[in-house]
Amino acid sequence: MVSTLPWSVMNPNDEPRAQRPLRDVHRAVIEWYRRSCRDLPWRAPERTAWGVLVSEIMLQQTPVTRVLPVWLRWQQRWPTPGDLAGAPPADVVRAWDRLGYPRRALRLHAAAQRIRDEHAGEVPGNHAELLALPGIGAYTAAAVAVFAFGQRHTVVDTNIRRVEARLFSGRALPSRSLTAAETRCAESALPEDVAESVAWNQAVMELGALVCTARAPRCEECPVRDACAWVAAGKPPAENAPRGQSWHGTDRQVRGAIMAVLRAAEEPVARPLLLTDRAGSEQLAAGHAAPPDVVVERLTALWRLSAPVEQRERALTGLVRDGLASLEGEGVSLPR
DNA sequence: TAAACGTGGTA
DNA sequence: TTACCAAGTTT
Repeated sequence: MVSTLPWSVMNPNDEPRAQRPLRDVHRAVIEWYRRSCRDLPWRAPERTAWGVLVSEIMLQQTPVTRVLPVWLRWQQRWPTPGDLAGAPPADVVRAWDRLGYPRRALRLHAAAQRIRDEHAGEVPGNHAELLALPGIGAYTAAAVAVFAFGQRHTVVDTNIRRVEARLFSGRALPSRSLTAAETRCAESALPEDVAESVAWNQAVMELGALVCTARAPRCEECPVRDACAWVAAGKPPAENAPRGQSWHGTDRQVRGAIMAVLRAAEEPVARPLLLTDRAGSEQLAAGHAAPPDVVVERLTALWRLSAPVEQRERALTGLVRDGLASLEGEGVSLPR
């Protein structure tokens, strides 16, 4: 299995072999991290495993800057899994605010209840037990086991995938989905020493977030630019064009607009208001109490989408199915 | 395997 | 202004 070819042109099934020994790459990236890492509260010495878990769920597909204020409020309000487990789902979804993917809030709530009921209120440190919790997949289970419990696991997130695609494989971007070869490559790049493996996971992720970025990587600042296969190959462009995330006119957009209305409303919102346009709502308004201004503002945003009635029906049905909305007679609210 | 799932900043 | 992108998971 030993090849004499430089790893940059090796079969991806083979182990990575930098022009610089792997140990030097480890050292350079970890040193860079100690120098350049961001000061984030879920990395502070006083952090709890619960705080790490909450941060990892919030950070799924969501930028750090948007998570920060919500995480701080969350820790203040629900400092332990038991605290969150006892909260009404409606409060949880409201506190999630506009982080996006609100089903994550519901899954985190469900995870907190499982931790309370099945793990004596303590976040499990076992990878398999973490993986069994709702909303926790391969990445998050590994991340919590590593960052909260200091264990040796291979963490593979979008940042690490991109860094390793460039550094080890010479490609501008990783493929759309995680491949087995990629996982093997990441495993073989992980330092054997436990403490060093933790530092490596954290450091490579941070390198991808701050330097080895998707759009315009700052290679001048990279601690391993001399070992980078992509740089050595002349930074060839990405082979696979990114698949755009559709948004305008989608059910997702309508779901988001409906959720915004429900989050803003303390009282159940009349179902017809969610299913009609502005003209229709003005007819309905006669003889009814006017909704608060915040709700009107969100309703206006919903109406502006001009989504067909059947699409609103579909979106609302989906929200109810997912447990994000409850029907109360003619009213709709966040789940009790 | 692929589609669905929110939201808002940035180029 | 449009389109990409962000510490993924579930079905």
